[in-house]
Amino acid sequence: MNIGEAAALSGLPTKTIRYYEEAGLVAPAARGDNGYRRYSEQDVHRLRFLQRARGLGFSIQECRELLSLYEDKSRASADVKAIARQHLQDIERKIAELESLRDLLGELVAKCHGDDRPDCPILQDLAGSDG
Amino acid sequence: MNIGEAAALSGLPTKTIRYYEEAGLVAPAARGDNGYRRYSEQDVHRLRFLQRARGLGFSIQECRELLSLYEDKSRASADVKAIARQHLQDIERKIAELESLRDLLGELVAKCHGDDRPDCPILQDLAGSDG
DNA sequence: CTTGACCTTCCAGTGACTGGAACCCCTATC
DNA sequence: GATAGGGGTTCCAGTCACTGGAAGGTCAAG
Repeated sequence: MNIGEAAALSGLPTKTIRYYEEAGLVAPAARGDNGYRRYSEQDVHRLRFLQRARGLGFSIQECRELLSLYEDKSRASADVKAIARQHLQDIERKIAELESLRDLLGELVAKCHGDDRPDCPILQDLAGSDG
Repeated sequence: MNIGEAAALSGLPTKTIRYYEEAGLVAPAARGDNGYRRYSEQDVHRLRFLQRARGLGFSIQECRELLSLYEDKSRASADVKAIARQHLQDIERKIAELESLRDLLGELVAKCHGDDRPDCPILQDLAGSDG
């Protein structure tokens, strides 16, 4: 099949598929006589794998590792788990950061009366409590 | 003062200050005879404002708006509040996304026994529950 | 006079695409 | 045979907010 069909089946835009090839995330696709990329079911399977892994927020580098573990039939599940757990930690750290941001900003928003007068605790805070 | 001192006082790297100038976020700094940028307390004040706003996760565009409101002494606090509230919503949406990711990934990690055997629920899920 | 810290500009790279231009291929229709 | 359309191809530029580095000018101290 051509790239368009592979895109439809994998849920990835054609641009992204070419980018993944360019980035060495998937092997260069076979080419037909017309120079078009040709994809097998196997290829689509790999692309869908990537689509899901990216959807779970794994970076390209992590995807590379996961994919290589995926293709390695003698892998140890511990290796996969290590990557996933690391990623999980990253997510949790990010959540914590955002939550503290949310709390800070939430307080400021609550304190701001939000009318047509110019005095505003949000700006005051940003200015360092003197503007 | 020169850019290095402004950087130290504002908490922004010199590179970033130049970038902000280039991006039109702050007006081009005055120059001394030697071509060096010269900064006033006022300038540093603005840079610190940006440093804090960025620290709160406001985008450059949002910072631009906040800064212009900050400099506008007849602003309405409602305008500031609107930006902050929008940003707060973005943060909350992001948190929700990350939390659902965390839950999904957390389940997978919990299900993976993580030893030296190759069978792994994480990879199975990524492959679409058949690999 | 040299060292070293500081400043300048410009260019390239980051991550993960995305959009667009310019062009080729294939089929169908007039 | 011309044309229209919907594929596909490559390459280049842009996104966001910086960051690193090269090549060079400036300044104060020893």
